[in-house]
Amino acid sequence: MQKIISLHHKLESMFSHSEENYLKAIYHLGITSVNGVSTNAIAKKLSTKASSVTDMIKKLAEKKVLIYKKYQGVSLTEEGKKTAALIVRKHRLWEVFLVEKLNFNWDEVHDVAEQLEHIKSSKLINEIDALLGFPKFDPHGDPIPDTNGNLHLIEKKLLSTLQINETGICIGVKDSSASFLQFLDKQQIALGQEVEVLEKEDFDDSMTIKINNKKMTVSNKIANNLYIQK
Amino acid sequence: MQKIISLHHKLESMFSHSEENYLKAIYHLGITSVNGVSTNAIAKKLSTKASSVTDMIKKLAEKKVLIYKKYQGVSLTEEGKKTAALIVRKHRLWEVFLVEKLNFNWDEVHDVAEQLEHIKSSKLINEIDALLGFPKFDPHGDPIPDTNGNLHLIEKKLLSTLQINETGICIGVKDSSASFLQFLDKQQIALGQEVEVLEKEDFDDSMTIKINNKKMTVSNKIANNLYIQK
DNA sequence: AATATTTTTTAGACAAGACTAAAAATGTTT
DNA sequence: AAACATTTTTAGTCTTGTCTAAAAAATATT
Ligand SMILES: [Mn+2]
Ligand SMILES: [Mn+2]
Ligand SMILES: [Mn+2]
Ligand SMILES: [Mn+2]
Repeated sequence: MQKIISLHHKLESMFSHSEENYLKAIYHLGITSVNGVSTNAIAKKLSTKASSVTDMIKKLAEKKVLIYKKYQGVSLTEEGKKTAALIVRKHRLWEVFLVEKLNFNWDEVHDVAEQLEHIKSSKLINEIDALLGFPKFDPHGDPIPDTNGNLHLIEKKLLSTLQINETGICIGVKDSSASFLQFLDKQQIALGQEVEVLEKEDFDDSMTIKINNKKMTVSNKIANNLYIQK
Repeated sequence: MQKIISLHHKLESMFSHSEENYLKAIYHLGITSVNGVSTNAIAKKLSTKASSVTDMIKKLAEKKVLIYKKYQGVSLTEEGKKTAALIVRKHRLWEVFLVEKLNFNWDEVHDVAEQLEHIKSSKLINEIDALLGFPKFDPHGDPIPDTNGNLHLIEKKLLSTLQINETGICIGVKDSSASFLQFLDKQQIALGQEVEVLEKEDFDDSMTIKINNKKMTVSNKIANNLYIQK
């Protein structure tokens, strides 16, 4: 009986709200870097202090979700990666739900999803998934991990890396801050639209593109935050 | 600027998860009792200790959501009542959502709703409300407070109080534990069905009723947990 | 009215998660 | 290699929410 109870509790993830936020942050930071994730990087991402991070990663290391050697940064174990991916799955599915079913704009969903991602119920998230027709991408073009935490990355490059005359489809944003998304709305740029590079300016790295059948010039900062599929 | 920020924070309720649970418990307990709600009653409802309750109600009294005099129990202020009612509103709307949109059975919704009721976003809950067509009752027949926290109580009595030959509609459950709800499912008793009292047994207060066009005998414990509208 | 019982509050402790300040380790220049 | 700068860890403190044990107040019983 003892065994069964502890097993049951293991199924629905036994991590606190705060622990989940750390796992998710380390997961996101770990995708890009090949080495361990540094204490400072985690602190910055979570807007907390490095000393708080040290405390927490010690605790998470004891729980076997990450590997920690003093002064060496951390990396998630397989269990840690899966746990984090399932939180990301929930975050992104909730974002789709908010946009598709509840009339949220794509710049309004993140903060609410930050809360909803911590709700513990596998039936809940799987039913949301089904209600939405098992979407593969969230409103910002980010891929949604499956029930096992696996996620198939798609080939994509930043608009800023395209050459003159290259074309592609706008499939995601790198920066999904409300201000950037609102800027895109104002310019009537949306995911799914075709893009063609017409000119590139060496001086400030701005580009002239054709998108949504309109010609426009975008700064390097913009081009650096739009993902294009070739 | 300072003013605006603090005003904004006031809009989306500045209570912790734990404070919200206390407010809701006191709200539920306060509906029945005309006097203040006792420390022990709160402790029992929240499965915590009386000393913890004393600590928390002092804090909530300072926040002006309840009135507390030592040894006299507590009662919610108007602000406290509204705050609590809006949490109850969220709980019940989420329950409807889970049943109507996500294929949850009425015995599966409570624990998930206990989590979802703490999500802070007025747009979220109002959109859920709209998606559901502004329901007035949750899956257990409990009324859903409106956006101002007002709730119109409906005339209802327990099945156990009906006399022989009286009829009515089954509109709610008093005990909404999973085991009771599962029992009702097994007996094919559901809300909305017509009930007629055929016999009452003095010895054990059991009743024979006609419900869903079937004759059946129910114990007093059952009859004491089913609400009937005349 | 005195005594016993129950309820409530106080006092002191603890765990989680955060912070500051200072020490230690690592990395970078000279 | 030594000095300087940065990163990370440690030590100690704080807040929130909980607990146990003991004291105080309110109720109930004799
Ligand atoms: Mn997001
Ligand atoms: Mn997203
Ligand atoms: Mn419920
Ligand atoms: Mn209910």
